[in-house]
Amino acid sequence: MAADPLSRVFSALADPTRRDIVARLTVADATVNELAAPYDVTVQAVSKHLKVLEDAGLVSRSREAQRRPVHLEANVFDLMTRWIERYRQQAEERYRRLDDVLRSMPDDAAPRPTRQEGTPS
Amino acid sequence: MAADPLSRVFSALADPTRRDIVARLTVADATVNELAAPYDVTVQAVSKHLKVLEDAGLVSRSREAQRRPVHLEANVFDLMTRWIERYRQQAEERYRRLDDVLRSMPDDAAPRPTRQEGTPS
DNA sequence: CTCATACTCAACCTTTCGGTTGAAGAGGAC
DNA sequence: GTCCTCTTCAACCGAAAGGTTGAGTATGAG
Repeated sequence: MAADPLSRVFSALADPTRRDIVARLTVADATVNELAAPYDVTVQAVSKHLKVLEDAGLVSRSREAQRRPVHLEANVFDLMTRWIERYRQQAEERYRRLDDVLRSMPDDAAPRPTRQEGTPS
Repeated sequence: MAADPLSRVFSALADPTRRDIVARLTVADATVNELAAPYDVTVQAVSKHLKVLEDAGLVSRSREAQRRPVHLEANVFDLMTRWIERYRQQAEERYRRLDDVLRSMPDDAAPRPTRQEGTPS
């Protein structure tokens, strides 16, 4: 487990069961047994899933008698959101620029750009 | 490769090299060779990464002589953004509710809620 | 103390992942 | 045609993922 934080978050959410667990935790905290109930895998498997979510910082676990209530840490979503938004905006910006270029081009100019069309220094 | 779309997107982005490729593609389209240059892995490995990104719908490839320009499909980000935002908002909503409950509680009331504290019908 | 409950650890198995090398396909260049 | 370039396909390899069973730990209930 030496991956960077962003990789951990993304790969934690790459599993449908784990995403479902996250979804259910937005409603309320829950114990491992409660979380495991709906799935047809063993409790141990779910316990492993929770460890993955915990290592990614998406979830925290406290102690309460024998139970280990699992709690969603929604703030980690920010990391992803920031990453996604950054590139989405850049991509949109790029389309806008490309659009301008195309618009300001004489109709017969060869439209064969594939490399770099950024502001040329 | 039978995973659902969301899983494919998340696991495609769970790899740092692939995220870097996506980042570079926001600047401009690029060929496989160009994309492979900065990394110290073989071109074949990068070709595989591109296949993963393509299967996730994050990238498309056209044909242009022997070259296969790779193009970022930014709209797929929306799928993720929607998923994340949904749960983040629900989570925040939940904290707000919990806050209200705590605030409206007499100081000596036992603060031991772990299960369900939603509006009781 | 004994027993039951909630959970985790350890060992194992099978499949997937990320990488390699080597060969093959697809198109210009000559 | 022959060659050279860009890219993918195929077979293989080691490591990690996701699952299992079985034993061990922690805590409350009797």
